[in-house]
Amino acid sequence: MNAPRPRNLPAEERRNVTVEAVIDLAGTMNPDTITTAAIAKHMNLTQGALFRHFPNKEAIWKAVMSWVADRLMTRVEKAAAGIDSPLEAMQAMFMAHIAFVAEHPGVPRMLFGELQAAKETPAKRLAQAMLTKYAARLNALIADGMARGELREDLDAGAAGTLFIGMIQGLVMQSLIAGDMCNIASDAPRVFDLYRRGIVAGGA
Amino acid sequence: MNAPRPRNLPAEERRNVTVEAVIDLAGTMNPDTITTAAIAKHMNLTQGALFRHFPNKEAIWKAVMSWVADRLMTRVEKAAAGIDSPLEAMQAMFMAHIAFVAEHPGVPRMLFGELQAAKETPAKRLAQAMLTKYAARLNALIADGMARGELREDLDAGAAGTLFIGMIQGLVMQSLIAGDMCNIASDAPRVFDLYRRGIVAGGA
DNA sequence: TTTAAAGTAGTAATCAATTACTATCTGACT
DNA sequence: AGTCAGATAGTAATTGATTACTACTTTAAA
Repeated sequence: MNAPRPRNLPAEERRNVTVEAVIDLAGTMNPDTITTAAIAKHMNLTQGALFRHFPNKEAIWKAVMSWVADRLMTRVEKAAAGIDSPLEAMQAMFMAHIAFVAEHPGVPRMLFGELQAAKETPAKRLAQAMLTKYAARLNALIADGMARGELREDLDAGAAGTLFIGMIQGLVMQSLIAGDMCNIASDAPRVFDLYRRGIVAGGA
Repeated sequence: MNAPRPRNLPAEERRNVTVEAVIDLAGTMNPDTITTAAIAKHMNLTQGALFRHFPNKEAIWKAVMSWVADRLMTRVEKAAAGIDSPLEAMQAMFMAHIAFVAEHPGVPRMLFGELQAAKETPAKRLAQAMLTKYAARLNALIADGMARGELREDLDAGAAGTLFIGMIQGLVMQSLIAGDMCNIASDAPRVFDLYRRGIVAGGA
């Protein structure tokens, strides 16, 4: 039934497994407190063996953030692709983001943690770059929506972007208080409805 | 000119100074990476001396979270007190919260950090208790606003509460990306305007 | 049999916490 | 007023545990 799971993995696959282990662990603890020993234990490896595949811990975090930026942006952009209406595209983007977070609860924690790190690490730069790209994508949609008259012409694009990110953070916060990610998927559309009312054109 | 500043402080004042030092440090680094050595250094004290006033590090965090819960709730409730309109009260609450965060950038980081801690610490319980109280206060205002017809009668109160917290988190996130807290106060009212549109009764 | 991948067993640095000791403040008694 | 005894608050050095990281040896798969 189970795969045979060889003890020795090829280097690249071992690196992938390491990244997944970190993301997994970040779902149950503060990312900054994850030790190399904990990572190794979680993937049934000795601690020292990790350093055969990564030069140092910083490189592990760099790989993790790279994975996050890649996967999250791909998912989000794929969800919005092909949707004509900017507003519908924003909703699809939002729901895809929430689904990703529900699958990987550690991701928003890692992003928040990296952003507030004191030192300028490669991982922090990756996180900043991703969020900058994300914000640009969002602003383009908002500008398009305003141009088309779908969104209010007097809409504050900057505030709309901040609140979009805030929706996600608010839902994450809520799930942290609740202690699980169960409700996040069902709460998300209800929060977006509120958001939509704040940005769409036309009263009523 | 300067106060003489006695080297030896009375125990209670020393504990207060310690709490302030931690909140200060949390503004420039990940709260979970703050060491007792860093705390002591920041307040011109030797590391061991801290343990003359606190039994252990956990007790320091408990004192810090207690300070946060006290001050934040007091500020927020005082701001909303005496305002008849629930919607106006919510705005006052929000602006007071943002002002507090601008003064103490470490506070939202500590709250977020405590909530995602793996272990059930006294500090984590204090954070959860504060947010529960906060949510209750918010829900009461929302219910009142709906009853008075100030807010939409079909408003989703839960979603409105989540988005309220999300506004704050979104602004904090934005300030983390920007690298400073400078813009948070001026961005806040613009975000609240968006929020208001999502919850008020009547179209147009 | 070859070799990439893992285990074993360390290192120095840093962590929270404790120790033995010293400095400083305070109030009671001459 | 002066002073000195007890209490309080501090320093400096050190603890064992834990951290990221490394040197050397063993194993397993092709």
